[in-house]
Amino acid sequence: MVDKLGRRSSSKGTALDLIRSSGPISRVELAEMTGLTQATISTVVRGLITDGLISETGRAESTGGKPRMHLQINPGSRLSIGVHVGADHITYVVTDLAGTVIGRLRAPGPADTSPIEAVATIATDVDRLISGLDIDRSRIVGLGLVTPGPIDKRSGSIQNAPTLAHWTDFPLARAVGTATGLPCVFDNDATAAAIGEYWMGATSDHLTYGSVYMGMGIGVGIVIDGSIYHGELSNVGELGHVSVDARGRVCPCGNIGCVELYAAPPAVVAAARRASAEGRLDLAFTGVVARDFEAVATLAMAGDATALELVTESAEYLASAIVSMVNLIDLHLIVLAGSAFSVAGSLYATTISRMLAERVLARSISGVDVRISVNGDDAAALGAATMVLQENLSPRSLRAVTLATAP
Amino acid sequence: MVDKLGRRSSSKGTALDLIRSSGPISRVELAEMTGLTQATISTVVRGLITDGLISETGRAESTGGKPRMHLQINPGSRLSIGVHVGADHITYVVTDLAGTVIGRLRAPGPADTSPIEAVATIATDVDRLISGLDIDRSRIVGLGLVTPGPIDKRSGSIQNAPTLAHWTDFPLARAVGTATGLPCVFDNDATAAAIGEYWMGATSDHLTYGSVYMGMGIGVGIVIDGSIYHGELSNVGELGHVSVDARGRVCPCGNIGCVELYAAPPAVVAAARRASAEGRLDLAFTGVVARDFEAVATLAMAGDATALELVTESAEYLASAIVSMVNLIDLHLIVLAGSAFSVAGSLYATTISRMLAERVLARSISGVDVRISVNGDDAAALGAATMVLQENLSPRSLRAVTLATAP
DNA sequence: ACACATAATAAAGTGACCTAAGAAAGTAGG
DNA sequence: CCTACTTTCTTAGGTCACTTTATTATGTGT
Repeated sequence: MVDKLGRRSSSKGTALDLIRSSGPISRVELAEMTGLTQATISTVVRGLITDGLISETGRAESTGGKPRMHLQINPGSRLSIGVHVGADHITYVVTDLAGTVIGRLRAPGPADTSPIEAVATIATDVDRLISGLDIDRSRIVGLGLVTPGPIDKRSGSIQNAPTLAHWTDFPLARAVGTATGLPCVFDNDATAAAIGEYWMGATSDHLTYGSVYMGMGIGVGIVIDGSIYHGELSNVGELGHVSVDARGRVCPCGNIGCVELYAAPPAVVAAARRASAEGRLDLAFTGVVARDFEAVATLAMAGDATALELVTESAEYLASAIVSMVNLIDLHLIVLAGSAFSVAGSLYATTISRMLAERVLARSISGVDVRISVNGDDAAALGAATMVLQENLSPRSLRAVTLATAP
Repeated sequence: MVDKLGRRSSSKGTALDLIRSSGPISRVELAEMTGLTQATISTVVRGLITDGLISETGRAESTGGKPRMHLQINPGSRLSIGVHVGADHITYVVTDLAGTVIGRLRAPGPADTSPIEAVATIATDVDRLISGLDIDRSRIVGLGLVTPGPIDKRSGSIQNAPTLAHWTDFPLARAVGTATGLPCVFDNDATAAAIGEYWMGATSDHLTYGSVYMGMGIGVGIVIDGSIYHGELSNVGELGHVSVDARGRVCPCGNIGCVELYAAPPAVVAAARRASAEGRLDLAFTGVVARDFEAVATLAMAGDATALELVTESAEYLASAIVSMVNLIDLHLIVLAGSAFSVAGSLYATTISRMLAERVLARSISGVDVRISVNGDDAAALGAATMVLQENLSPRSLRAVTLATAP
């Protein structure tokens, strides 16, 4: 199963992955795509059928011989719960194997509550969600928990996240796991969103991509050769703390000119306030950054010149950081996810796409695609849920697909 | 040997890697370090001995039972040639399995010669080097060829490198392979330098690190989990084109504020010329950037205030880009390689180290080590040579580098 | 000399793959 | 309908890199 050099048997997961993402598919096609022989696929598929994960659902047209049997996923056979603890909301989703949202719940964010209280709330919310859906608990594979900011995966705790500073070092993953009685997978929101995109099949044309996640801060989940990249100590993806001005503003993180200070919602809202004070923008501020940012974005989408300017400036700074990232690690697909893109995502996508086309070093070899997340506002929660499925059903698949293209 | 999921039998390579890097070592220790059983190690080691790659070289002290046999590499059993086509020199090295330089040759750079002429020159130079050393050609595993700038690994060609613009699209790797009659591995200098560090054992405490290479431009070789990261299309590591000022100088690459424009030798020399014009620096410029940069660096090391200021500014800009990179991909070791660090490397290392300690987001969890390459000025050429050894003898330990083989 | 410890090899088993050959299920021509 | 052919899927046996469990070699301490 797992050899000592860390490789892991994966053909079952790989096959499941392909069946899920490539709809009804035959054994022959699976063999072609994985590079495995039909004989091997045959036994792998039999295993998946006995596990109840897939079934045969009909036959294809004959091409002169025995027709192929179509294989399809049994979406309801396994379920997963995703929990995104964001700055202003906690979002819960229940998804099936196909990534379809079976249930959803959005509760107020934890704000200043202690992590212990928050864990209790999460547990009761999850319980309510499950019982409200009348689901057999045994079908639930596990719970994915994602939070913004730097985390320590080993201890399952948050580390100095600006919005949840007082949760630092609290063993969140373990606590949620015991409180809910479900196996708990823990990661940061940007990484989860990246996995979510993959699971939904939105990135099937790229094995390497970045999923930029902008909530209050800015992060990026990096998928390399079909594997989530976690870095040496899981502190990967702090795109918000890439500097766009070595002589610029001082960031609380210690660095100078962090793009977060120029492009993230708090920066945009601050700039909007200044514009408002100068009489260039007509907006009633609520004091809640997320809502005010949404208002600015809405105005920009409606064509307000000043709001448009503010959003474009944010997008351009963000794009500058993304260009640096692309030059550094050679990505050709950027997915935009997170609440900050829910209103003016298209504006961001256009600006970022344009700047990538003009500025990326390798643009002559291949351009960079920019897409908005297929998972909308729930990208992180949905990613959390799919993360669990990934972990349990396709442990290695976010890599094995490589083979298809191998010579 | 190679299963269809792209995994490759590697225990032999892994074992060789450990024997090479961890000096005389016993089978028992190998078993502990690899996680394989003693039985497996026993057979793997037998294979390496029959291949002539290693031998038993004595026994350890007994700890109450049968003493362990020491295993050691046979350095001379295999040789490799590394060729670095730089801006001002072509550097050739011949190394053995231990990474010891057996032969070395430095020839003038290709300047404006056509790639066809250059290939001919390289072939005769290699021939001269080999015959001068009286080496059995059959022991030569292959030739590693590295160049600055963006390359296309698939075609084995350079792509728009500033110093070798007219070589774009010429199938260099194939040409050198046929001209020399040696299997040819092709990559960029920064990546090669990173592999060189690994092979020399200088990074044995980190599985993930970056090797910053500064010649005329700035690149970085990224090793992730012990594997060289090549990116989706092998355009990874363009650290020089990370922006440090989104509103800054316009780079020929299309991007704005590229760190290369602030920190690389041409920028330092330009700044030195301005300082000289203002009478703040006493230096006779030769017009050759590499030599003038060396002069400035020498003055800085000697304590000249203005030169020190220039070098420090370069280091600070470079550090800013490195901080961004570290925040993005979570590295905890940075190696500095390339000719630009040969004089004032320690100055750069100090400045970069300081800024990383102050500015990296995850600094509370673990700091970032900064080291100067153990391979000095020949880091790229030496890396090229070790790349070949890596490819042929330890395919998996730094995951495979695609090959451009001669017929 | 003895018991005991440790190292290295041998032997047999396992899992994931392979190749090769057959069984099953269709089409096309007589 | 029968036969020939094609294509899909399964079965059977083999290989490879491991494993676990013994066995043999080579020491130390009493």
